[in-house]
Amino acid sequence: MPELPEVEVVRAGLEPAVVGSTIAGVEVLDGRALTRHVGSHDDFTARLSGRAVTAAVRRGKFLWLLLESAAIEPAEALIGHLGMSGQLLLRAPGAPRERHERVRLAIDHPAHGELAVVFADQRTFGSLAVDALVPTADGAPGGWGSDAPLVASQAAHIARDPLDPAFDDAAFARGLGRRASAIKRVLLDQTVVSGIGNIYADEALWAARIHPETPASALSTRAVRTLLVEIRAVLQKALAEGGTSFDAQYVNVNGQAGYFAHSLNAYGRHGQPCPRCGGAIRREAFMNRSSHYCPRCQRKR
DNA sequence: ACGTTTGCCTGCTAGC
DNA sequence: TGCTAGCAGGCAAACG
Repeated sequence: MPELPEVEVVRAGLEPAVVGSTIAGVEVLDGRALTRHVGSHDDFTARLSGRAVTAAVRRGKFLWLLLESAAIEPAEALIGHLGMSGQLLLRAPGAPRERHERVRLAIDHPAHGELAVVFADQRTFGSLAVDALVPTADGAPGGWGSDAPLVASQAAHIARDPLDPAFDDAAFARGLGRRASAIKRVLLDQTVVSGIGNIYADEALWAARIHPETPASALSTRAVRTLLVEIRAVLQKALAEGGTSFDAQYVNVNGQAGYFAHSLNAYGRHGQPCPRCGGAIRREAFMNRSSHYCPRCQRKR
C-alpha cells in the first residue's frame, strides 16, 4: 500500500535513471492504466514519444516526470498514482513481461543507455496520464525533486505533505480546528495533508496517543503539535527503512521490499500487545477499512 | 462468497 | 438564491 515513504523510495529510485533520458517508445498493454489520461491511448503515446525527462517530482502519493517543453505551452508532465498496488520498475530493454504489466516505456539515457520503465498494477487503481503543469498557489516548488514552482494539474488540489519544506504547520492546525470529523478521517483527506494512508495514520495516532475517532477540532494545540511531530517521525523512519511491505504489492524500482513492517507498533497488530503498555491492540472497522489502536493508551476524548 | 485495500466522486446540509 | 466548505457513504477491481 504505497504511501508517502513508499512513493518517495520509488521516486528516488527512478530519478537517476530517467532524468536526462528520452522516451523512445510507449506500449499500452491495458487501457485501464490510463483512466486519468484525458485523450485516447494514441494521444498518450504520441505526447510522450521523443520527449526528454528533466525531473522526477513527488507530492504526497503523486509522482510526476517533468517533460522538456521547447515548444509546448503549458509545459507537461507524465503523472502517476500507484493506487493500492501499482509498481514502477526499471528493467533491461526487452525484459520479460511483469505480472500485471500495464504500460511500458522504453527510455534512452545518454550515459546509461537503454532501459525499460514498467508500470505494473494488480488491482488497477493506479494510473498514468500526460498532464499540464500549473503554477503552485504559494510560489514554492511543486514537490520533492524539482525547484520549479509547477505542479501537475491533477495534483494541484492535493495539499503539501508533512516532509515538504513549504508545508504550512499553522494552516494544518487551522484545518483540523475547522473539522468535526474523526482525526483519522482528516489525516486521510489528501486536501488537508497529503502522503498519509491507513498504515501511517494508525502509526502516528498510536505514537501521539490519540484515539482515531477523536474529533479533529477537539484536539488541543499541544496535541496537534505532538501529532505533527509523530507524523513526520514515522514517515521519516519508514523512508529510511525503504517503506512498508507486507507482500509483493509494494516494492522499489528494483523489485525489492522495504523493511518498515518490522517497526510497526499498531497497524496489523490486532490482538498483540501494545509495545508501550502491554494492552491488546484493537482493530475496528472504520471508513471501509480498519483502524488499529491501543484502547488503553489512546483514550477516546 | 466475502472481506480487504485506495483515492475520489456524489449528493447532501449548513452558513454566509 | 447561489456559492462554498464540510461531511459521510459508496464506488471501482482483483485476489485469496
